[in-house]
Amino acid sequence: MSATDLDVKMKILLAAKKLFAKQGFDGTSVRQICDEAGANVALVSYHFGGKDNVFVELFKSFFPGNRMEVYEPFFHDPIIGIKKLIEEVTRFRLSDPELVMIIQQEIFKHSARVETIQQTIFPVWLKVRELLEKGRQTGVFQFRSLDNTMFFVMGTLLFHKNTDYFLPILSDGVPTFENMYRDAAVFILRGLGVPDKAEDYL
Amino acid sequence: MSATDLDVKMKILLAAKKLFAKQGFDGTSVRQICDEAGANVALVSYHFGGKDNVFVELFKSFFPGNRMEVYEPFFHDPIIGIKKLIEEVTRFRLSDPELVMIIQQEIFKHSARVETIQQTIFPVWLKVRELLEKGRQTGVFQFRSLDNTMFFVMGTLLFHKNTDYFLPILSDGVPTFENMYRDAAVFILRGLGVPDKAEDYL
DNA sequence: GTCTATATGGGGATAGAC
DNA sequence: GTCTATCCCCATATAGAC
Repeated sequence: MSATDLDVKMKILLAAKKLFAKQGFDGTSVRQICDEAGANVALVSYHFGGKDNVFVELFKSFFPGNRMEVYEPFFHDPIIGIKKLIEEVTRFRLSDPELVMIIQQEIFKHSARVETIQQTIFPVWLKVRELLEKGRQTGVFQFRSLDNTMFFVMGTLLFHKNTDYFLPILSDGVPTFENMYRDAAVFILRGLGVPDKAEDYL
Repeated sequence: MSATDLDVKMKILLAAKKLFAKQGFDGTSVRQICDEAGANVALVSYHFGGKDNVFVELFKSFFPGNRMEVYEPFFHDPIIGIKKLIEEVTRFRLSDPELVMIIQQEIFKHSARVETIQQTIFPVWLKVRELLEKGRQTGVFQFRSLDNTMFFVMGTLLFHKNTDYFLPILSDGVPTFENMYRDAAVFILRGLGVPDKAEDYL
């Protein structure tokens, strides 16, 4: 793999990420991707073996959550653990909003292609679930349904869009990581019933 | 418009809703829709004038939030108002999960087609925003960023999927409306800093 | 209103020259 | 590795018979 090879592959990946985020996988053609990347149409097949594999490669290259072991030390305490996940998901969301858009668009679809990326993301959800359950058992979290609460937490973390489209509705400027993390942590920990002054835990 | 005309149009709409929810708009072909509906391929053009219009008609026919005036009496008090919105969005989500799936998949895309449906949904978001701001001013809600908090609330309400796909992760049975509404209201009101015993407000 | 047959375009992928 | 030209398929939409 030469240097220029890496460059072209990366250009295609970045173009695909941008367009998939805006238009969805099915709404984006290989020709569009290559136009955006300044590459020839044939190179998607040559370098990736097809459009589907570009999608898969996107997650292999840009999705960070694969090395969850790193965070294991944080996961012994439910509050510390949940905060760590909030921090990392928020960091990811702000560092690569396009990939988050793609996830939001594709995560709920039914297709063989999408299944593979769901497997990539489920570990994070399962960890949230595990920490919620542990917190409930030790009495620091208060909630009725584990299933619903897991969706509440993931929805709070993922359901965002701070761009041109929502400007007519929004009023803040571009959010900083610190503010986003703090806001999400406060909202979620409060929502989980962590007794008041959730801010103290930050 | 005869009775059988209504039937076929409705069959096509229902088939489109089902397939768009599973595969997305671009991932669904007119042929698939008509197969599912048991109708001839040409009838989409005949009755709707094209696939795009089927999408638009979907929201005209099935999206309930158009008559928001009905709920105005609830909107004078921020807590009552937010609870009403939680109730109605939850009711909508459970009564028509397919349309919610479609919204989740399309709301963040950029396209002329999608813009029209976003306009359909924004009024609800704006009402959430309005109530949050009023609640903050009167001191019943505690939060830093109005923008972020609006996304937290909408994310909590919309980000769900209780079907086959998530079964490996889920454990509860099919949720009842009462439970879903109660869980969401508790989580959100707590998250907004409504001082403890959020349950009392239900 | 419904169907068949077809027009027209765009999709992804590839053979083969460079 | 990259490009052009082309293949084949499937998409939407419609003309015209019934």
